Amino acid sequence: MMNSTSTFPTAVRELLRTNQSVLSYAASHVNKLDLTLPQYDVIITLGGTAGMPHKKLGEKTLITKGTLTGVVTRLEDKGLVERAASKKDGRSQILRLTEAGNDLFERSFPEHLVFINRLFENYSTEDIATLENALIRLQNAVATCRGDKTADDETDF
Amino acid sequence: MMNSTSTFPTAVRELLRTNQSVLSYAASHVNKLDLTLPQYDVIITLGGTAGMPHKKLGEKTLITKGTLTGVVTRLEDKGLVERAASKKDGRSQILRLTEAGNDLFERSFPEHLVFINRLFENYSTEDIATLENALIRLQNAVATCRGDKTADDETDF
DNA sequence: ACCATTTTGTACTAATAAAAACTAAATTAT
DNA sequence: ATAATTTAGTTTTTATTAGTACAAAATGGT
Repeated sequence: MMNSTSTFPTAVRELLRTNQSVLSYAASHVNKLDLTLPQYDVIITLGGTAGMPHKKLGEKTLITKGTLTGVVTRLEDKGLVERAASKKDGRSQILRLTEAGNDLFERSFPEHLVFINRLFENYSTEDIATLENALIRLQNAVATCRGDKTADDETDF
Repeated sequence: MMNSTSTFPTAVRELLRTNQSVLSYAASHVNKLDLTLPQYDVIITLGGTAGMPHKKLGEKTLITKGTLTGVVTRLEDKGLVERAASKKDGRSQILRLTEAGNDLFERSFPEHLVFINRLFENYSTEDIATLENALIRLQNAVATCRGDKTADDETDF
């Protein structure tokens, strides 16, 4: 029988709720670095790489290109990221960490990983697999319902 | 062994990705009504009720009070929601659907439910339980790591 | 009744977010 | 080569988001 107070199906509501919980947990740590979550996401995505263009960074961080411009500009203002014109493509800018950005990354990232992984302290390998599989299955269901071609689109990650 | 390209743990990244997928799927339907997702969330939460104050609406929709003021104002401008002073509490405003809001709700909601539930077409009851349990477990993990008192805070839903 | 505290909703700020319009550069077709 | 199309990034607009500060009303203790 349908729960009369549920608007969206329960599973969807729980998805939103879980997402909010986890993000706010992660943000509580990142905000101590005077960064927002999307900003830190950019830092750790660029960390350990030789840099990459906006497009690729957007794909990895799930940030739309329009939003990404602003996030990167703010990080540039903070002296953590720099833009360099691509030699291969005149339209493209290669983004990479400055020295200060790299320092921040190396100093904070291990601790950040520990902080996040604390969530999964009581998870067995199987438990994590169960969670990931449940999530991926729902993503596939969305793709199917949207009529996307297939799930195996190979964006070069 | 750790996947060197993963910044956040995979499970967290998949959570974000799934959340975005599902929200954008739901939005694709709602936007046809010239409403945003949070706006429609308010509509269907008020639908079928005699109205409720901001506080309760915020708890149900997971929208923070500051944001909710703006969302409700925009719905008021569209003539779908109205505010009425509470008789019990001088600080409180009771929010409820106007006649136009109720028409919209009754006309669109059944179809919306079908649209969302299409995601779970191939799910057994157990599959859904697995998904919900995995999500709730992660929420509890967040609560534990944040040092919240217990998980059984009884907000009267 | 009085005072301190809490609660409800609004106002304001900075940062996202998605979508559309736009510029410049690259690619393709002819 | 030239025109048409596509692609990368920026800009603009509207809305959401979290957080803080605030005013008015309610609550609790004395």
